[in-house]
Amino acid sequence: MQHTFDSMCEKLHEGAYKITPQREVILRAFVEHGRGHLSAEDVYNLVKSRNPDIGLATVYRTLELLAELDILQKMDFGDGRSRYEFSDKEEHHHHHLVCLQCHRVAEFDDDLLETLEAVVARKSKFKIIDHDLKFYGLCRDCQEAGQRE
Amino acid sequence: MQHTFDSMCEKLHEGAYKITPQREVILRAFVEHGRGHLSAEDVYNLVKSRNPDIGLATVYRTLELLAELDILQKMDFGDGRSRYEFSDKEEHHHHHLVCLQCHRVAEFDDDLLETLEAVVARKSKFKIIDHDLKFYGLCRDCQEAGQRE
DNA sequence: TTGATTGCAAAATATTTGCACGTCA
DNA sequence: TGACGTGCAAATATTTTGCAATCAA
Repeated sequence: MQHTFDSMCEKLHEGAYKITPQREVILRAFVEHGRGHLSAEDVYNLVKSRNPDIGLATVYRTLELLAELDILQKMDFGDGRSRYEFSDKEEHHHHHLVCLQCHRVAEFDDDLLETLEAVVARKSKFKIIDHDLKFYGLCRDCQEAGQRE
Repeated sequence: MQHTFDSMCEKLHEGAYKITPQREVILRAFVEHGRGHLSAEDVYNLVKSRNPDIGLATVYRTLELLAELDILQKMDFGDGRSRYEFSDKEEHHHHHLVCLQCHRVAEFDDDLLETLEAVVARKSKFKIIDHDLKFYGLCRDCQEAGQRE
């Protein structure tokens, strides 16, 4: 399922939530930044150009709402702030490659983890609902930069 | 490599760090709580009985130091506070099963991820240094509690 | 002795909340 | 119109930092 602006507005309607200019402009920020892993502050700065009076609290509240509606997914890269990207619930999962040097986040698609999840579920008696896999290391640019020194 | 109290003190010595009563008592808290995933506050509370005058800032500074020395590993379960456990650097990795209901954290040992890591490294050109895998779901107790309702 | 370490209080950071006002449906 | 949503400021929560006093080596 793709996240179009219209489909997201529909989800808001279904939940009996109002469509306000603030919510619109935040949704647009994600549409336009496709695969960005945006923090609340990032979103706030992006939307201020279109809506200078928006409050940071509104951004937080909207992000929380969108995460509840499964439009966005809240994630944590260990840098002390939450980040959001379009939720992948119905598609297959992708994972994150976090560069320890430049802190950029790349993505990686994978299916192998499904197998592992089944093994873990069987051995642990856990009912697994979601998983989160992150690789930390050096991206290609930072590896090359390191070699040049 | 096991984390004994003495081996940890040695690591402090090697780094020219002093062995203070505060550091000792924090190390002991981890030795005695083996596989606990302790937050700074947890450690602070554990340690206050033996050393009532210890400051929370000292706990934070000590945890940071021990993580730098690879005695502890800092981790994040998405509940807004960092947690620490003995570092596993030289052994094989274990992963975490986080219960979404009771928030308890169980562990799971695995080797399958080594394969996946190699695949990711090859495809992404990332030099992978570490990984972090968490499963979220319902532990056995919470599943049973859910069925009873 | 002396530089590292500590406790305290204040600051910094990220996020949440109370409330009066504004607005979407 | 009226409940929902917003902006602001204040409150929380976690972690960090400045500094004078203290302590381990």
